[in-house]
Amino acid sequence: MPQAPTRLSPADTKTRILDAAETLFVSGGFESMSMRQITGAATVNLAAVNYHFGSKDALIQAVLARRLDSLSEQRVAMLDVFESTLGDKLTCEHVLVAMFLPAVRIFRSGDPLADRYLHFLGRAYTDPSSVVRDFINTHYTQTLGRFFFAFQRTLPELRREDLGFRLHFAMGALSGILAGGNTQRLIRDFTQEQSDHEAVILSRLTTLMVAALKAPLPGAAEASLFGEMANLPGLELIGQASAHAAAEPDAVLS
Amino acid sequence: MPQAPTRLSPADTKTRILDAAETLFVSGGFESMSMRQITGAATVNLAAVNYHFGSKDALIQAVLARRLDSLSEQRVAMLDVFESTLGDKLTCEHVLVAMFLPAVRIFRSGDPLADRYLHFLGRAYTDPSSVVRDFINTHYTQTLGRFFFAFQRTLPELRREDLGFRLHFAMGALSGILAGGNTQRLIRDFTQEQSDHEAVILSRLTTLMVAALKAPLPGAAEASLFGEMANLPGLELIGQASAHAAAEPDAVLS
DNA sequence: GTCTATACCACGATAGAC
DNA sequence: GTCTATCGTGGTATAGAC
Repeated sequence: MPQAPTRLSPADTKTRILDAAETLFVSGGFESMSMRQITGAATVNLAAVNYHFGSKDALIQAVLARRLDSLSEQRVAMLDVFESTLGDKLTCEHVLVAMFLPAVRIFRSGDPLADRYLHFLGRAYTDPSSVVRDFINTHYTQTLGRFFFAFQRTLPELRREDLGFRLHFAMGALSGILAGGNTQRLIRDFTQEQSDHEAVILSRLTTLMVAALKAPLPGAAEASLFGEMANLPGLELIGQASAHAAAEPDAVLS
Repeated sequence: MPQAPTRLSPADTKTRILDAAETLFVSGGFESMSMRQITGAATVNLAAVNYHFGSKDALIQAVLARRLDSLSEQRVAMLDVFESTLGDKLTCEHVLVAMFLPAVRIFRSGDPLADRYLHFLGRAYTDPSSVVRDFINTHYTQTLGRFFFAFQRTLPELRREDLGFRLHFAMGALSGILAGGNTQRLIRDFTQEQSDHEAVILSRLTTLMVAALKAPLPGAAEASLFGEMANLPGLELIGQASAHAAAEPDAVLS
């Protein structure tokens, strides 16, 4: 708790840096945001980042922790409430809601930055930088474990490996959707749909996710259907027809 | 068609650069791969990239086009075969197979680089760099449009906007899963499952995706269920309990 | 046409003055 | 706590060798 700030409401240098870094991280990812952009937007000196955080890597970790730590806590707390209140009546819908609702709730608070917050989550879970990935992996193993066992309880008919895959699916789908300014705009062009509030999106998302998690395991019928499709006459030529690029030997890869 | 190469089998300087850039792109994303890394791995001069491609941006676009153009062609070609062969008997499973099979097929060719290829697709669809995103968006609008209308045909009960969202979901889920070295390792730790061949992963993926796409629209029952969960006693305190970070005003964001 | 050497400005990081 | 100067490395541009 610092006291006697140099000016009236400069909102704390550290916080200003965090905010500016978060904005730039959302729009371009970790590697493309520069210290000079950050410190410029925050109207602080270039060296301030290194003084307050130590390095650009440490800064992004602080940015991630500020949002994700509390989110992680809320997710686990919500799961705790569901489990202790409902006992054996816990369903996989509840577990999914515990995963998604803490993010959706930001909207109900009326925060105008809510859209950006979800976008931030998507970026955090998909950024290719090893700094970001390692942080996510090391800091949220516990949370993921809690949800894994909760899903296992509500979906006992799934084998461990199928459950693992479907949880991976759920996380990947969520990340991909949140991260995707990619397809979002494109799809809107086809549907001529005006931009949904993302809270609506997340509630629709839960429906799809439940359907996927509860899907029957692919039996013999589905497997053979898949095989039949793959062997439909006419398909075998497709690979060769445009193989000019795909068939390259790719020799030099170390 | 170049002739009389300077040396016997230097595999073409241009191709060597493309291969090296692709490898580095898969492991770290666009922004973190440096020209000096690329040219070093390809054993060419630093300036060769600028000579053959013009810039780092143009290089990554060439890398993307080399793989994605033929993939896009194969996807559309496969959809054409399904539509002309099956007519009205076309199902949404077929459309999904047309989307995924061209990627899965790489495995059947026995290419040892198949795993890396799928990883590459994931990176391409999730990389935060605006260069990569813009390329994906501008070059594959047509393909996406073809699949949109095919889905619309096989799922006539869905409204345009629901279909748009679900297609967005399908793309996002696929991207997130392919890109995710994130959760993949973590999940494996819980399941103690050995690394699956990614072809198996994609066949399992189709099952989940079909379930999600065919999911019944959230009716009044589901909506109220969702509402009930959100208002369970005990939940309303969760946001406040750890609001120290989440409730910040976030004033400086431009 | 193809490749090389080298010079250029922006980047992250750090030491030291204030 | 804050700022300036500086170092090594990033992408880029170009002049000249083959």
